[in-house]
Amino acid sequence: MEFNFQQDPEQTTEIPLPFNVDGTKCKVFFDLETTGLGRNNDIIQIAAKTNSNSFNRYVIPRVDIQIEASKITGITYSHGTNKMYVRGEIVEPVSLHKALLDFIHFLKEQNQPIILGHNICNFDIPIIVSKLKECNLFSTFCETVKGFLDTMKVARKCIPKNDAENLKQQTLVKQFVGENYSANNGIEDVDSLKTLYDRTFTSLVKSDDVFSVLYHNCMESYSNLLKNKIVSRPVCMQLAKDGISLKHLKLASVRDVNGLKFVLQDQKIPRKSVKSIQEYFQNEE
DNA sequence: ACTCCAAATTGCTATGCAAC
DNA sequence: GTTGCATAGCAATTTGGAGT
Repeated sequence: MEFNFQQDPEQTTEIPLPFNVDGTKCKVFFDLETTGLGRNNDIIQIAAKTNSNSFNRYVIPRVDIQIEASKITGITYSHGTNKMYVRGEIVEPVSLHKALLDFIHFLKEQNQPIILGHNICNFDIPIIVSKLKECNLFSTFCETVKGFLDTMKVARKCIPKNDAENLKQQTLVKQFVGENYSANNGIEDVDSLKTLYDRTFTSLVKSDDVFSVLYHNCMESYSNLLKNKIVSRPVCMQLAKDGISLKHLKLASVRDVNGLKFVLQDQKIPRKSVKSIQEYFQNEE
């Protein structure tokens, strides 16, 4: 029904309300382990943690785990024997579909949570979104989750240049929590990230740091504008962050200039950009 | 190994001012 | 009014670093 637009924001006929994260209290820290660094690699582990609960699923990959990834995650899998090991210990992996369903179920137990992770904006989120779409679970996921927050973006914004050696999760944990942890087991990763967040990030985070799960869909909708340099990347990001796609702007523009007012009022895009976007729509016809 | 973002650097244009 | 230079501002490009 109506919620189909979540699968493809270009299908919507409604201009979304300004993105609003009020009332979101629960946080789910999460981390993916994958077969490699590419965006098309398979998921081999989903780990997550809230204040009171933990989640962990190992996932059967369809492609081989790259050596570099195995070294880091300690996970190996043989298609021949169908067996998965984590540092020598045998584990029971499930199918991608089941792992995603279970994860959504875990998320549903929270009240419209935001999901948090380190560098997830450009790694974990694009990967899990593409897998969710593949399994036709993306719209359900969108209904379940309020948005996501990338702790690396917060760290870059809030931590002065010389206060941290670098922005790796492991370094930040060592520096601000004082713990050395064996990075790269999914569970330990979410554990240490939660500790880091609770100790030092809580007070730094603003609701402005939360992104819509439709962020990448929206950015994709702006690809033409970006390619033709009609509008700047930061402006697109600002809009996409709140789940506003090109289609939404077009609908607004078609109705009248006031349709874009809510965007302007919130100062999400400068007037100069609004003008160039409107000209773009006119030239399209 | 792959991909992406953002900071840093380089390159270019335009503007302002001084001298003629 | 014209020329030349210097600097500010913007655009394009390169580099570095983060995730498995």
